[in-house]
Amino acid sequence: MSEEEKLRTDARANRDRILDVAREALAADENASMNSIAKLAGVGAGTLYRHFPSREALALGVYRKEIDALVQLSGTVLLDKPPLPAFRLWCDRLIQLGRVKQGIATSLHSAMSTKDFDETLAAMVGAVGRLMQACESVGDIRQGINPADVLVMLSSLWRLPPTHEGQAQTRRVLDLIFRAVEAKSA
Amino acid sequence: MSEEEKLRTDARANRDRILDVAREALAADENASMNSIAKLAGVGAGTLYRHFPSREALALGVYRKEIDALVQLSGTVLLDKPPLPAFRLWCDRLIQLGRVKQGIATSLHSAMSTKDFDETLAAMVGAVGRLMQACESVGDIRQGINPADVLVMLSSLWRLPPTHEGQAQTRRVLDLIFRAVEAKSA
DNA sequence: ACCTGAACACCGTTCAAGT
DNA sequence: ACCTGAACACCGTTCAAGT
Repeated sequence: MSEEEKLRTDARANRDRILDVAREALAADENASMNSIAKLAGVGAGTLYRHFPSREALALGVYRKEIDALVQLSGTVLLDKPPLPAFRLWCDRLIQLGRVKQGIATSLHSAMSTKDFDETLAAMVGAVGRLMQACESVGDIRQGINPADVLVMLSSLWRLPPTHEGQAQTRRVLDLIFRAVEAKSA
Repeated sequence: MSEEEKLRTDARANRDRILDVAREALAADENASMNSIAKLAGVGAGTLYRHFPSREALALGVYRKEIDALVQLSGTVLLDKPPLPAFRLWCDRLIQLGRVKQGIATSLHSAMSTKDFDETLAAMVGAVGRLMQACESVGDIRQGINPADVLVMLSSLWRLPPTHEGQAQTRRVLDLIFRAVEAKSA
């Protein structure tokens, strides 16, 4: 918050507008060019790069709110449902988000493979960890499983096509993943 | 074989040279440009595109031999080892190949998401299926698991970095995957 | 302090002209 | 039948010049 307040009002407006058009542009075409996004936002290319020094930074900026919401959800689902169904529901939402915004997949993956280990990813791992902890406490999943490992397996799912078969496969693989972590065999 | 024989001798020589330099170039830099590969091969850009109409086609051409070898291996490992260790060894090899040649990952994924369902991928799924069948027949893994589903989970692994932690994570996730398919819990 | 937009060095891909 | 390589329409990124 303090960082964002420091921006001059015109800079702030530009930043917001860039984020708005980038959200649309990237949804329509996952690899819309940086130049085209700058043009759509009505700013010079340099301004785009000032705010978001790379394509990945831009994608992260765009989806930060969605990611934050997902992290929040990891707490609230636990109020409504037993841990395991809550975890499963959260995974469905994650996959849904990842599928729609393919950009996240790449960002998560490359963030995961660099050691700066972006705070966004850390929050995500934290969310998975919280859900797993809840499941562990009622004995639904085994102890000592690394949340980041589960996230890696989940990340393979949002590359599947949104076709009928793709969705069916997503469910099957998700079942397999849950079988890997569950305490008892079905 | 019949397809390859039809090529004029100079065309054939060009094709082979392109494949050779592309193998090196892509190993050194996974997104070496098409133009640079053509230049390295000493051919015009048009020639490169005649033989391999897309980057993906080129990657597939380069790694076809490795993939074929891996498919073959799915038969031979079963002669040396019990099914489950054979399967596990084969998975290690697959991950190793995928890690080194990141291009394959993309190819597999996008091939998987189009319905032309490339024969290379089909062969790969067939190899996984053969190994799983052998494991099923001795009761080591459950019946009715889709080999393509297992391949999807495996594909998440070759994006992990080749660092120490990356390799450790690979082992952990692979353990989880095997737990998902195994007949009995450890 | 921030923005613009021309400019640089590329990129994938095509296609007339050659042999 | 196959090849060449200039050309096209882009691309990401930078940086002088502006306000």
